[in-house]
Amino acid sequence: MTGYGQFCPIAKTMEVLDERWTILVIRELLAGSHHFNDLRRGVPKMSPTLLSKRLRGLVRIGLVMRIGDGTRSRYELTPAGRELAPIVMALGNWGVRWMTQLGEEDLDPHLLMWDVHRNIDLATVPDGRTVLEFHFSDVGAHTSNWWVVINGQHEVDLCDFDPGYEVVVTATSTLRTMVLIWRGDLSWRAALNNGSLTLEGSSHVRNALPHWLKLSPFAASPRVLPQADAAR
Amino acid sequence: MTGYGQFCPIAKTMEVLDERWTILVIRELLAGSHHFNDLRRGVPKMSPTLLSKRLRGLVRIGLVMRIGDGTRSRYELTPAGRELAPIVMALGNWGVRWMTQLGEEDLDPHLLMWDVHRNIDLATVPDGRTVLEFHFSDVGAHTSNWWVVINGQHEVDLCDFDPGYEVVVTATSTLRTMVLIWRGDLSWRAALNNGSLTLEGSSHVRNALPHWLKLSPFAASPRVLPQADAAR
DNA sequence: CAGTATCCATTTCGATACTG
DNA sequence: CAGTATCGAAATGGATACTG
Repeated sequence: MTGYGQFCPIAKTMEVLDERWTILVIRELLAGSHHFNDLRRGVPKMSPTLLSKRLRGLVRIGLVMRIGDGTRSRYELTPAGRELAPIVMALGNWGVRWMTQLGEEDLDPHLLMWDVHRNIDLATVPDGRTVLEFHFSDVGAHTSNWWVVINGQHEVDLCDFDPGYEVVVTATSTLRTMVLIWRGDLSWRAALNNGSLTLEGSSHVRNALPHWLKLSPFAASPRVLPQADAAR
Repeated sequence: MTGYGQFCPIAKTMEVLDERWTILVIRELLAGSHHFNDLRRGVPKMSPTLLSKRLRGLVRIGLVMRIGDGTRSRYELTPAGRELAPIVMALGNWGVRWMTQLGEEDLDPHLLMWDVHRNIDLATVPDGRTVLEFHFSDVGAHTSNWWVVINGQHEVDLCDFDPGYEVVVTATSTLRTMVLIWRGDLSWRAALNNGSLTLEGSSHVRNALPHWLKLSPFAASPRVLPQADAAR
């Protein structure tokens, strides 16, 4: 049996939403991913078979529309799907308060950099090309160096190889430290003060960087403890 | 692997909440059930083994406290668990709007009557003993007749056998009709008007009954269509 | 009352490779 | 790019009976 056998609206909702990965796929659609391989980058540990299956299920029950778009296809939330936005946000706000233990296996550098690169505040970055470098001191060679290439006011690319352009600032930290900063568990200031993060670049750029990166949507949401600059 | 391998707060939350039955157990705790067998009545199709396992899991991650209470034990939500209340309500409000298809297997008379009996508005029921009878015209003999015995201002019992007291009102309908009324999908008025519900009793009591039964917490929440008195 | 024990059918999912 | 095919390991959980 797959359902709960209850007429309760909460039960009927969870029949749909408690399937593994489903909420994360909806999160990605809410975040603005519309194509299969974009969605995959937001759920990198989900197999393409399963993503495909979940998308078909969501279409069947009316939360997602699949739109043929030339040779590609495009996925859009329906009104029913879009009405999940406040619930998904509430789940994140709750998680940031109560599910604070991050195992090593949760620290995925690909996901972190994917998130960072799509949340550059283009309005505050200078015109022309700006290249940021991130170095994680504690992970394997092929995931330890990243470059974020910001072109003018509109385009941001992510590279895991040196694109060869001049770098204006290099941030060096453990992967965990940068994850904590991204999540809003640790402030830029505290990380710089205790030495867990170092920035190389002109003082102007070092001061500007925290404005260029917008951090997680939940970074500013209220925590249980007033203002712990939690390290772990 | 049981987690998602993501530091995203939504993912960390769903690692906990997307396990089958978990949200329904939390719903029951929020609804005021605190003992094992009370919880079971709210999730009648869950095996006791699994309920026990889920409760242990919820205790382990800090959403529930188990309190030895003499020979019994008592389950209470922690502050973290209680903060799920608005999310659980939002899931129900969403479900009532978008997950409106009820299969025959969702129409559980035990759950319906359990819900009805614990939502009697004691403030509006007269003093002394008041007995209500429900008859479902389309279900097997052992689940078709129910008596709700209200004693004074404080106690409500549910019987699936005739307790022998004088009945002040008998409601007769299909099981589906009463479920729809309970959910707020169909109004008392519309059900009476179209004959899908009949009430036997004095006109005073027939008029009072809709005030005695409080209906689902989601009965009054906004629907997608302005005011359809949906029948199916 | 408040669970536990056992057992097995079913489902689920991850890994990997492949296709139009 | 956008998926599908296949397969086997693992987990899930439903049914039933039993216990202090």
